Amino acid sequence: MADVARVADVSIATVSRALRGLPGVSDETRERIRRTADELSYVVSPAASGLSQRATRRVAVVVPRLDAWFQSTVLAAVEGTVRDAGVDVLVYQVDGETQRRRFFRDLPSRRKVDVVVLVALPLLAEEESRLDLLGVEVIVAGGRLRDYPHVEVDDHALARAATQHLLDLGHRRIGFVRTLDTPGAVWSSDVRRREGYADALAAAGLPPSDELVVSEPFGVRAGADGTARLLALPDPPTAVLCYSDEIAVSAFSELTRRGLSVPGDVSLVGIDGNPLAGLFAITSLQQPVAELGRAAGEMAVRLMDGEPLGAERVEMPWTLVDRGSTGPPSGGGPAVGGARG
Amino acid sequence: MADVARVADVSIATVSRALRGLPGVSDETRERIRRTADELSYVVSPAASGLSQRATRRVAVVVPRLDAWFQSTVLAAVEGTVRDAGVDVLVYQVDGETQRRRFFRDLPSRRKVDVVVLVALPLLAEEESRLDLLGVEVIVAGGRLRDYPHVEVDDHALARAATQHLLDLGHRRIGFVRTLDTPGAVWSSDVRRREGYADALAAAGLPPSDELVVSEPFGVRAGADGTARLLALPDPPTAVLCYSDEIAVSAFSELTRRGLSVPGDVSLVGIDGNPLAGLFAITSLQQPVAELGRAAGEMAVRLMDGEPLGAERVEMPWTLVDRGSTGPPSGGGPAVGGARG
DNA sequence: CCCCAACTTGGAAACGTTTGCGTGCGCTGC
DNA sequence: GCAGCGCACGCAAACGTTTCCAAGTTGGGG
Repeated sequence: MADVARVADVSIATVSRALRGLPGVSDETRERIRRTADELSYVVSPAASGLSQRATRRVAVVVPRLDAWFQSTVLAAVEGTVRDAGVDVLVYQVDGETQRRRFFRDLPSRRKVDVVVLVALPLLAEEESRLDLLGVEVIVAGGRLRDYPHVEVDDHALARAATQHLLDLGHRRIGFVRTLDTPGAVWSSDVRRREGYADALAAAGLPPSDELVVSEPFGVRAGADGTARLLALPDPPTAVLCYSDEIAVSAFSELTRRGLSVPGDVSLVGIDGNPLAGLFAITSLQQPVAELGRAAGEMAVRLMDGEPLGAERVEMPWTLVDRGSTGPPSGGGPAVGGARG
Repeated sequence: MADVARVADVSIATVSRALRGLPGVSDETRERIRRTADELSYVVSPAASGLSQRATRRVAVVVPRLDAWFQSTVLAAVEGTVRDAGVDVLVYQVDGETQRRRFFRDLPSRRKVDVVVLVALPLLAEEESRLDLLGVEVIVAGGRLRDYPHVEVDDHALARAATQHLLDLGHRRIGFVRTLDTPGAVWSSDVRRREGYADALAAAGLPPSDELVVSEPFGVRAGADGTARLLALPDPPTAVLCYSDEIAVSAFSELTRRGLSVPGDVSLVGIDGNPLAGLFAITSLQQPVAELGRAAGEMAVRLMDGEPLGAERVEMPWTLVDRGSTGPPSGGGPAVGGARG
């Protein structure tokens, strides 16, 4: 910057003002400075600038896994959105005991970012409270957490609608497949989807049944293995609701591998809006994931611009996309006449 | 830091030395400083530190899309690796004309990172040369580019082996499905896999056939649409080689949707090592993607530690994993007797 | 007992910005 | 023609580290 000042024959202060579009610089001078900066291909040092302004123009996106569709899609959307505002994105992958312990011990994002965006991150109770020590703003995407501003869908209503859809078709034994993280760690979407599922069953007068809810370690086989466990039950379900579309696709592969027809033998429903589910014609409860990420990114930018968000809650719409992976239960009666709620 | 110095009753300089483990501080003093820093939950300001040391302890990972398995897997591995060295990861998604134009105009990572890792990023010729202006070290993952140090598999040999596998089974019409990016933009893996495919065919005495190589826009439907185009040919292929496992899975969905059997009617081979291919029993040429990302991360750390890498080239091994999605051509003869090379 | 080496510590100048404050200038309005 | 005002610009003090250099202390060897 000193170079630019010298060449343009002005003071450093003027260069700073000119390049940042602040008032107090004549158009002529500003233009000249712009040109010289360009010729010298000068860019401000974010370190020095940040030191002065005590702001980083950076956000952290914290996810348990990057190789999960929901998280990478949200990350992509956040990145694209904040990039427009000249904000950079730092990623933190916090998976498993070791990494999460380290993350919450060191709080590595302290002093490095202005805003932290938490995406689908299951948390222990004590970890939740440590978030306050981060010393930065927190935004939650795809869930809710304490009083932090968030953007999500109504996971409870969504899961309930999915379950109801199956109930309406006449299903009475409906399985639920989810993945599990560190024992004890909790993420709101997971809890609320399970509750929505359970509430729909209860409203239909069906007793809760633990054996119908299976949890598998995260991975591409989660849906397949979970489905296998459900099918091994003495009285296996006639329909399966999956926590995510990825799980549903995996479940689908297991069903067809066994020669079972979907929805002839087993009905299948996924959640998320993952286009992969479309490939295999799996009925899915869709949430606008990219828009959700974009909204989170916009909130982050507003926060960095000094706008207080308070406990802003954004709720996105969801829709049931029927692709034909659901039908009446195989051995059961016709679709009509199912006990409705 | 001034606070810590005051409380611990030492100078700022000593605090700096103590916390960074530099020699010249007595054990007793160091321990006292460590404790006070801890009590005050003090962390150094990366901005100030970076300003002084003219290093950022950050790497940028540049990818065309975050929601592609290969890229997110590499990103995850890089992140995990450099995190251990206290290095942060900045992501840049550079997809489409607009974003890439902006990226190469502003070179937003200048002064923000010490190392840039390019992952599967198709580049125009003039963009390649602009990379020098970044002013930071460049590492290439999953491909090669100019003289930059890189880590990759031998894409040519891999694709050739895949094609040879199909030739050995007796196939003579073998399609290739890939995705395309900005016209004119080139990524080495794409080029080299196509060459490996073409060379295997040529070595088997088969004439090149443009119609057998189809390009689709990136997306979950790429494989399905590409396969549909291949099947619509007057003389459709009996086997399809896909640039990635994601494409192969998509192709698989299209084949089964049409009631075609794999490998009964059409043989299918993917590339990458995406576990999703395993779900659908798709034969795949696997590369150790996570290890590849880890290696790239380690190279980045070494670079930041001042170790010159030169034009270091790391080549990872690949393997053919036969999951049964390949077999002799439907109307064709037995598997044996195929012209070998 | 003195000198010197080794070690611990502190002072202060960078690093490259931003920004409050002050100065000089030309212009307007009377 | 003059007081006063606004504008364009420069000076210099932060911001929070790192690091070179010097100073002080301690202990050991001659």
